[in-house]
Amino acid sequence: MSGQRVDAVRNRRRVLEAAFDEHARHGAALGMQDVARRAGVGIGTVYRHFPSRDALIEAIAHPFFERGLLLAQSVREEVAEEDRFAAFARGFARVLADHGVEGHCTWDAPAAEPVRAELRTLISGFVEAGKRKRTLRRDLTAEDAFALLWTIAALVEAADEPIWQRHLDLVLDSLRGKPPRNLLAPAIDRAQWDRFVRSTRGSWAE
Amino acid sequence: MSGQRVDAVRNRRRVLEAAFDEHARHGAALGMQDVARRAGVGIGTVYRHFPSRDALIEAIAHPFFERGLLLAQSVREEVAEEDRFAAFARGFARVLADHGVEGHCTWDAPAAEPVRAELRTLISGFVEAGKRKRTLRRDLTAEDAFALLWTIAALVEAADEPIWQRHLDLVLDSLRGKPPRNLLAPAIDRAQWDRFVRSTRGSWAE
Amino acid sequence: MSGQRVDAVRNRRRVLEAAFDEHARHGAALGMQDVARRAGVGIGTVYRHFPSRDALIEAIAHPFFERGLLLAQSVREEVAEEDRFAAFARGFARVLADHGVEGHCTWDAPAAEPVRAELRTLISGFVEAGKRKRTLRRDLTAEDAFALLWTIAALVEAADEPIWQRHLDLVLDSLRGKPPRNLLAPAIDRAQWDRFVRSTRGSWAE
Amino acid sequence: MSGQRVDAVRNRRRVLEAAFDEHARHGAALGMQDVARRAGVGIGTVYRHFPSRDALIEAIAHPFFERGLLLAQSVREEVAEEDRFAAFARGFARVLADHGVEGHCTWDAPAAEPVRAELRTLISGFVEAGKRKRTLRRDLTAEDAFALLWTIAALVEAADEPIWQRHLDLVLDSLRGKPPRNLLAPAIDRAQWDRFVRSTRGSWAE
DNA sequence: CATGAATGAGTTTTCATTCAT
DNA sequence: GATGAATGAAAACTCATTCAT
Repeated sequence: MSGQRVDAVRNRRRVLEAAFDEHARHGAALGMQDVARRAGVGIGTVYRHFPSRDALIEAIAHPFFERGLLLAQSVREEVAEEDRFAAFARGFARVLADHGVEGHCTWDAPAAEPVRAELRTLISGFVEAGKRKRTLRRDLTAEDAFALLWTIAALVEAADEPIWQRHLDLVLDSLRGKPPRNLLAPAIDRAQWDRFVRSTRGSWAE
Repeated sequence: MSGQRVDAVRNRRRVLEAAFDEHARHGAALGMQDVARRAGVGIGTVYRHFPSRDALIEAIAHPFFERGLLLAQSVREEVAEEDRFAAFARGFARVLADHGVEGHCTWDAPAAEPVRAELRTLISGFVEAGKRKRTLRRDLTAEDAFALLWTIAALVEAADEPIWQRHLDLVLDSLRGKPPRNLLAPAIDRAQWDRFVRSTRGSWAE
Repeated sequence: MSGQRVDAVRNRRRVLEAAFDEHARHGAALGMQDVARRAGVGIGTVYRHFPSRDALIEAIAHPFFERGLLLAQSVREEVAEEDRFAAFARGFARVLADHGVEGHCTWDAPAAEPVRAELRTLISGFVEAGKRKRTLRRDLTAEDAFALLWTIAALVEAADEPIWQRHLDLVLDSLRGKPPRNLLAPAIDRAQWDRFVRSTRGSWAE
Repeated sequence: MSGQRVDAVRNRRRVLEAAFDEHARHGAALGMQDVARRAGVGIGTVYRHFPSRDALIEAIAHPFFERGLLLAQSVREEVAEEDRFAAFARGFARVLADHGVEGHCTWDAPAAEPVRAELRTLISGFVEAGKRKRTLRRDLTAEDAFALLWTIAALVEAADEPIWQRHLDLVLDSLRGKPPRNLLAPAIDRAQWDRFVRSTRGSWAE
């Protein structure tokens, strides 16, 4: 009986990992059959653990929020007030990239409400701290920061790391409301950008 | 003979409008049957005017590029060098918003290559001019500008006008690389932002 | 009024010719739209002259019978009794090949009953004459001859001329019921045959 | 686990049988929906067992080749050299008739290449043996034999047994290149032939 | 619990036929 | 009479979901 439990738990994890991979590859259009195959289980097993496609996708999104929250907490613990927002933004992009998940789609998963509320509080704190320390423009609001994170998420999902790193550098530096500093990330050249544009084509011409 | 043409033209417009709406609602995954139903015509009529799903989507995307190009040209004619990039970015957002189209999806329609090439040249010119006139950070590259426009497009598609207007104001002002000026667009309040997050839910939980 | 008649008659012929070509190319699966396009008329015009697809195909088959009958009559007039059957069989194959028509399909067009009856009588006569003159086996019946013509039709439709010419030579010579004479048509080599088999593939794997 | 297999196997057979019937009735133009309906299963089940229309048709054709090969092999083992070709031709017609399949359509199924190659070798052997033993005209080539079998296949598909039996008798006897022997199969009478012609009508006027 | 066969509504696309102009 | 736009019933195929074993 508890032996079976062990199997069930292991299967659940397998399915979730497989769903994760498939989601990274095919986005929200992932196929249940494909998930089952990749997990090495029957499709019935997928449905036992996640009663519908949507439930599965929500489950995929969940750890993303956890890591986001963890990130925010560790930023609060370990980063000086003046750098918290930038640190979080960079870490957030990294989480998104590592997840390979359609971030701004899962960002709003219904089940994530509590986590999201806490995240919001933390991020608001980062913004306030930055403004106090004059490392963020004084007129920046928490909502401005959210919108910014949202656009960054969209870019991270779609583009390769050099592109979003550069964008992040540029935008974060600009938001200081002071004369530019040297940007660390190298500029994107024309070929890189073209490759990106071409790569997005698949999304609808498939 | 030309009498029926009138009907055909009207039907074509109906189909295109319906496709437009469906595209706004369901993105590139729009259904041909749905388009036909919304247009109030048989599915055969949809196929008469647009021989395939891709052709229809391309037709949706096309006017967007035309307007984008027109915009860029008129910006070059009528706006002072120092303000061209900002003017274009604002106009671009407006075009996107008016279209109600998944801009960063159709941005790369195969048929749009020539238009896109010309747009690129024009925008590059705006960036150079802005840098020369010191209304854009000196380290800003054309590719930085493209990435920025890309993220703006993503936001415009998804969010209501107050949100993207504010974001635009903030980012464009910040990119000057100088101390902040007063932003014209009002800050977004918490309720507005929450409404936005909630609204995006549909995109995948549908 | 009679001016229009002229137009109508010309259109009818055009449609029929187009239908003919299309039938040669695509067999009984010809498309009405294609016929109209090839004829250079609207599809409505096709339907004015032939009220349905089947009616059109029947109309295609008709001249085939006429030519078949003409052939049989001229064979009776101009060929010595002992050679009539062979002459007809060869001419029949030629008509079929020239028509490029699915002969054993149109062979039985409902409208062709009277023509077919007359043909039957003529062919029966050829068989009788051949047997009398000892150029056909004595036990050959009219029905045997029909069956033979049927199989020849099937081969002519499907295979290239060298193949059916050879087959015709071989079978007609054999039917004499006497020791073989030299066959005029060259033997088919392996490559030719393979090409034929490969070509038939399209019929169902299309 | 293996319990369901029983059902699956039964369903597979049902589908195959239904496909068989439909193929006999409508040829290679059989409809998947019709097959499903006749089999009493959902269309998904048809696709589970045969992933495409072509796969299904190939599955129909396959046993035909197996039986053809088996036949050729047993002919080689058990029939005297002088009679092998005739024996094979008769057996081949029987296989075709039993299958009720469009033989000269499936004859060239892509998957059957190896089987076909072996068949070709065997049949060539029969022809050579027949010529050596003077039971086949000396000028008969393997390709002649193939063409002959092809025409026989066409007739067997279309006509009733008495008709093709008689045709077979007649042609095989004639191919000996010697004076006729008594044919075993009875001659076809006019009524039988007319019935055949009428029956073929459906093929295109359907 | 796990399995995977079965289901059938839904997708895109084609094409014979009708009918308003 | 001629036109060709409109129609919608198929067709082949997919895939989320159910359920018997």
